Amino acid sequence: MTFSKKDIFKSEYQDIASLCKALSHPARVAILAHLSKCCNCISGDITKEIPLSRTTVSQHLQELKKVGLIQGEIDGVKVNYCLNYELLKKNFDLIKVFAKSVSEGENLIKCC
Amino acid sequence: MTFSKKDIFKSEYQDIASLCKALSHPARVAILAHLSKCCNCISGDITKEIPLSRTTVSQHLQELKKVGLIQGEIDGVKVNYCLNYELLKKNFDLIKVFAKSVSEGENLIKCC
DNA sequence: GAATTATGTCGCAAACATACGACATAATTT
DNA sequence: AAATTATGTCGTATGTTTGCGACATAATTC
Repeated sequence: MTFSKKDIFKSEYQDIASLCKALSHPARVAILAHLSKCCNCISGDITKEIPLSRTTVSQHLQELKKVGLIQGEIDGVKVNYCLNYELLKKNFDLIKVFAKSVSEGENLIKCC
Repeated sequence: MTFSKKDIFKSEYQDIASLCKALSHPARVAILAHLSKCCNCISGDITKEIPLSRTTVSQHLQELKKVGLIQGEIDGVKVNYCLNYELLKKNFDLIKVFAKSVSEGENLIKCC
């Protein structure tokens, strides 16, 4: 039972799943929304915005950073976080295409 | 430490997070993709398509059913699963709007 | 009505996520 | 150089997800 069978699926599906996992917690959605209003937010400001402990917010930030949706630039003691627009666009496009093909029943010719 | 602080966030963010959680496993993405090609798939056919045990596939199906993205219609011993197009569209639109506002920096006026 | 078929639920184990306090580090101010 | 400030990492507790075999149920076929 060598766990986590996620890698046996198409890489396209893995990519969609990865992005969605990053967005699967409201705190992370809130962080992205906040960064879309206020670029170059320092970590401390984000923490004030999100009603969770500093530690937990920091963890969520690392999670978003890990998948590349945000970037952190060190500025003295502070860290400026900002959105990675390129990656965000690329990923959201991936979902958009998937969403379109699934929700509009484009492929139904095959069996119905 | 009364766990899971998800409910303290805006319901909009919770909705996005819920949908994304449903899509956060490649098996579930694969199931939706399959159902978009083949409506009225019986459970057994889906199981054949997904390289996981019948039990696990069944669980993923229940997960998708729980958030309403798919529906199961009993037909004798068999169960026909199909996409819930209305809900899919509604949910994907939610993400599309969020994605647009985040990835296009529409709101940046506030601080930059 | 016994055997078969299709499906779902239960119970378990391993893994992963969430949440936070305590500690570590490194820049800045005093 | 001591105190303060900003941030990240570690350890830990608890909760959730993933994966599966075993069992339960209910329709169909023999």
